[in-house]
Amino acid sequence: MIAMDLRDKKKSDTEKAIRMAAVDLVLDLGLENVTADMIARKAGISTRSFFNYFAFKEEALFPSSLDLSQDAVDRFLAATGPLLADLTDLLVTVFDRHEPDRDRLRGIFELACTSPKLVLVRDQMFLRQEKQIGAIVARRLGVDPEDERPVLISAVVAAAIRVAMKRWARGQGRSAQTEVRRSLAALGGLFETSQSKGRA
Amino acid sequence: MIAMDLRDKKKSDTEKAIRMAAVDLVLDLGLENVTADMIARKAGISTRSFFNYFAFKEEALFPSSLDLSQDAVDRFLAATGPLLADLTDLLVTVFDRHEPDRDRLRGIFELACTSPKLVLVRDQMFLRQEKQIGAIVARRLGVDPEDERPVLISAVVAAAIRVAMKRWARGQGRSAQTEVRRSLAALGGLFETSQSKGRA
DNA sequence: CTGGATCATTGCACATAGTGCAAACTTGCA
DNA sequence: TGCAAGTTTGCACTATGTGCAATGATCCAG
Repeated sequence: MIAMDLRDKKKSDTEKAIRMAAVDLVLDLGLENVTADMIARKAGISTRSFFNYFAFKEEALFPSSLDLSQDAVDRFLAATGPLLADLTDLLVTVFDRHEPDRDRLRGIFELACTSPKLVLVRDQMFLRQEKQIGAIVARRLGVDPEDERPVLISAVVAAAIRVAMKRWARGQGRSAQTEVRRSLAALGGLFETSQSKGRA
Repeated sequence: MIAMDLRDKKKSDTEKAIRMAAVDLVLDLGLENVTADMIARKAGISTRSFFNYFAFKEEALFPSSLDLSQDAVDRFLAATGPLLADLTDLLVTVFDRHEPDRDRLRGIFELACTSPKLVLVRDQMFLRQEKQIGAIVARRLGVDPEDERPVLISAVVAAAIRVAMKRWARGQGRSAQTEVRRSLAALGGLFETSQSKGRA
């Protein structure tokens, strides 16, 4: 980990406390019936402080980002296989780290499928992730992060992950990792004609 | 057009008036300095009515959806070319319809690149569009709209459009249509290895 | 054209969201 | 120990957004 003041530790502790409180309350009572005030109380801080941590209450419900482990990133950057395959290996590691709160995470994603507001905030998280992925892909390709290719690749991959998570949330018990692998694998030949099967 | 009561007409008129007012004010004063109240006044309705039309003020800034013309949809469904190419032809027509407010649209998209809240609402619009596209692709493929392939295709295509619009908004004067064509064209061989050029 | 059904608009009251500011408190560091 | 830097909190305030009930406009059948 990076340098950790007592200050920094406290801060990250309360942040986690707020997230916990928020998720618990919302899963229990539904988004409409939970106020920023209640979350703050449950987390043991003032309402005002809540808004020092999060700009709006829904933000507390989703992980700040589904972080990639430095380890996995290094492996990806050094790998020489097909891009999509290596990328897949990188991305599934994300969910290994979140295994502890798997059920809570799933619960929130499930909720997010039903509430328009939550959809927005969920996608905000995917956007952050997209940016991360874009930066890493650019490094691997040895190009600028603003270039078209890494930007498009990360956008497409993030879209696929979003689809996978949606299936997972409403799903039939396949693991998040499996769903992500499925979606990403499908990206390869997505536009091949499998429609009119009788063609060359 | 569909059946148009005087009632319906009035409704759609005020909706347009609200949108106009909202965009004008925001482009002029910046999002922070515009209240729902001001928009309502400028549109000639009460604040309360504003919220009958839009759940939150930012929603008034973006077109309800970038609608596809029935005409273009029919052509797409009947077409037999490569899927991606036909889809591209379908999608660029969207921007022809919005040619009149091109500058206003561009202005809002540009703003959306800088404000986190607007990013969310913009993406909400893309989500609606994604759903539309998914439904149409499913029809062309003759499969269920919930199937993996149409869902993934529409997600990926919508992501590409989003990227294209971003480039357009900050861009060097290329038209929206051109940007969309570029991005969609790139989707084909996105994951081909162009990284180590010396390979088979 | 009249009367009632239907839907839109509005004002009012109210709960919550979210921000700016300044005072109190905690931690870091010399 | 004491000052610098950062954090938390209360307070006041504006804006967002919703429920409700009254009013007014549009539609349609007789």
